[in-house]
Amino acid sequence: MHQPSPTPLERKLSAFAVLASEEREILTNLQGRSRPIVVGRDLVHQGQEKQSAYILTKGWVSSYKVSMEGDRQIVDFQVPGDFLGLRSVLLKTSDHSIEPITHVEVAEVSSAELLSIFSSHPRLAAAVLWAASRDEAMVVEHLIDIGRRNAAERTAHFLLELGTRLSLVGLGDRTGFECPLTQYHLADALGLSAVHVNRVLRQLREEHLLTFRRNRVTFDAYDRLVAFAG
Amino acid sequence: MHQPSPTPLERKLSAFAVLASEEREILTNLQGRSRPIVVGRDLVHQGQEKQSAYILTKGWVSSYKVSMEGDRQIVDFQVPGDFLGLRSVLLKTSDHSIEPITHVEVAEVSSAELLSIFSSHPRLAAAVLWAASRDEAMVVEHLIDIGRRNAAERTAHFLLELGTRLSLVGLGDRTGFECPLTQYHLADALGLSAVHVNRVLRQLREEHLLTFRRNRVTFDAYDRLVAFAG
DNA sequence: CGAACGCTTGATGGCCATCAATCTCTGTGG
DNA sequence: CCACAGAGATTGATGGCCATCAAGCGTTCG
Repeated sequence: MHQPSPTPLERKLSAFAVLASEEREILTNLQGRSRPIVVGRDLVHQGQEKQSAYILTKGWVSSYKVSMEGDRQIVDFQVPGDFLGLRSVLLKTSDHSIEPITHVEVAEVSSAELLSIFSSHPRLAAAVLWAASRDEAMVVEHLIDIGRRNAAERTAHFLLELGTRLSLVGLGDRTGFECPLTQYHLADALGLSAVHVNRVLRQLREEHLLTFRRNRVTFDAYDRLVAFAG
Repeated sequence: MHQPSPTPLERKLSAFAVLASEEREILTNLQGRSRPIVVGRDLVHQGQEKQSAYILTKGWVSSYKVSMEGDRQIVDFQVPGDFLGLRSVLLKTSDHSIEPITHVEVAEVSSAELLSIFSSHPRLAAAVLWAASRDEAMVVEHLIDIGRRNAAERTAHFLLELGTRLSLVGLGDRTGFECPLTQYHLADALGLSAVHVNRVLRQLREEHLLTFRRNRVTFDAYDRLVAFAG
């Protein structure tokens, strides 16, 4: 029995259902064809219809929309183990752009392939859809962040949620996580200016709640931080 | 051939796919058992798991979450033809509360029933899921409203989207729609204070863009309004 | 070494929250 | 029929949060 270390996707789905070894094997095969992506080129453009979904195996990307005035709202970040364009494939609608943040590797899954697996392995389908639904629920949390929290709470809450997500795939814990985002990314996600994000991060750092620095988010006091963010 | 006037749900799904008469009949039967709901009582509470979904046949409800500090963020409004708790049924997660805004009538659809119809009539399933996905996409638009538009644009854009949705089910057009919302509802949806919503509505009225008054939203100049909202 | 990018900090001002008061409208009961 | 209560709408005054403009610093990379 060789038991290679689980991929992020396998770790994530394991949180929803115990997977049979055959199911794990299917997942491993899907991700075997992982290939690098040219940084800076959009995978999926606004409104475009795609025949494939992608499993993100390495790196981070952002999903965003651009308004007329040119400013950008980041709807969500995707991290290893997340699907890209799953809804586009299943429902033939794609409504936002995707841009790599780091060097990225993805495994392409054709629409036909995905549907075939879904019908032959319904338990796997349920786990995938459950995970996808959980990610969509995070968009709702994000909405509440922006609508009803001030800048500091919003920032703290957002980074905590991100940490929770990364923990699910083994890329973070209660002490923090590696984070390739710039303060500009955070600003575009939180609906703030980059200048103000900087001030808020300083405040959080001076209150020993969290430290956002050079590719790393450190939770200086996890419990107090949770209390602060709500 | 009797051809009763189509229900909101039938009108909405017809926008996505041509339905066979057998499929229309299934929809009609589902909604036949419509019953009134006691106003003021929540249908689904935060975190609760339900075994049923509901089709909203009459009236409006809101989906919202309440923060620690007690203020409320309305995530979305549901109007006739919309499903309530569809995701809860399919995925066993329910993440927000639902509250009636007007007198409401719903048809209950059990989880088993829904799944049975989905497997026997895949085209119908596709139409339902497509419509549901479209509604989820509106949450993303809503996120951008709150994150990147000022109060006036935000309000205008939101009411325009609502008008578009209602037109789909025959309850509105380019001149406007009947609207039971109070300014407090709008404030909770837009992440603004009720006082400021009032000022913004006055501004929009004085610029002859739209009029929000006593149960009716009137688009005074649809094209200019679209240009204004983006 | 220069340019680009990201981070940091100060000064100014505007958008919108908050507090407060008044007004209208509706429904209710004496 | 009128008094009253309550919800919703409206308007003014004040202030705070955060955007914007501007300048300077550190690091990376061609």
